[in-house]
Amino acid sequence: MDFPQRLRALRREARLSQRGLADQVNVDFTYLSKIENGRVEPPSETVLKNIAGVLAEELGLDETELSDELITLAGKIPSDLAETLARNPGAVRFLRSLGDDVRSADEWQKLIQGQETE
Amino acid sequence: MDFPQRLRALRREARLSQRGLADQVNVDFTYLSKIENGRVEPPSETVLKNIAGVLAEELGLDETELSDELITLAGKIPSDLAETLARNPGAVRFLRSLGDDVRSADEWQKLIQGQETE
DNA sequence: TAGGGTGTTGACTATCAACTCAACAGCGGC
DNA sequence: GCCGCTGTTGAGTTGATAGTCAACACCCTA
Repeated sequence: MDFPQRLRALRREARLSQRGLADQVNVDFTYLSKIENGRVEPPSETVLKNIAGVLAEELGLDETELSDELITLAGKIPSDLAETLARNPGAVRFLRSLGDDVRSADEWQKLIQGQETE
Repeated sequence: MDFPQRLRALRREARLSQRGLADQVNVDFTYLSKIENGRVEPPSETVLKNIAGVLAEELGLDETELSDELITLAGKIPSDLAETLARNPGAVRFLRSLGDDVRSADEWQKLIQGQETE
């Protein structure tokens, strides 16, 4: 599922019109339309976070998780994570050591566990 | 050491004038001057990579490492890593699980090792 | 058949990042 | 004292990003 599709699906699930959502997010509703139709790039992180905020509330989801999902779907990196990375040169080396194969959720989960028990 | 200082230090170590480096990197030398004086933001990743290429060659350093160092010092994320992240939702969760404390090189090294033995 | 609510589109705009260009100033020889 | 090399600065350019605004079309229903 790409970003436009996912956004539209979530918005409909929340039973919001484009105008309804756009108003709460402080953008023009025609902009949402273009986004959902892939006519323009996904919006800025600010707008993405606002959207995640409204939709998470409306759907009873975790805001951070939804925000992360939308932001990465949009092909961006949450800016707070980006900062963490920039301040952790080791993290960059670590990520490089992984190669660019896509890992399964399970594999990542293991890494997280390994991390936590330390 | 911040980005402007580091760049100037490296350039001098390589015994290059601003014009000398700028020429090889295809930017105007006055731009380098502004960068080294912090008058403007660090340059684009493209330019950063070119700079790293020239300086690594000149100084006998590993190009990828120098590139990563400069890019992160510049407060950015190497775009290939960014893509890897965007394609690995799990990686984002993993990074979040780390919190934003800065880890030592050692700790990261352990993680890398743990990873490799799997 | 009119009117509110829905979504789509094209044209336009404002802001910003990433630079270039012209000008000038200091310093070391020779 | 001027020439060649160094670096600094202010003003301007260019292309991309992130939107807005006006107009229109499709329902549904009263």
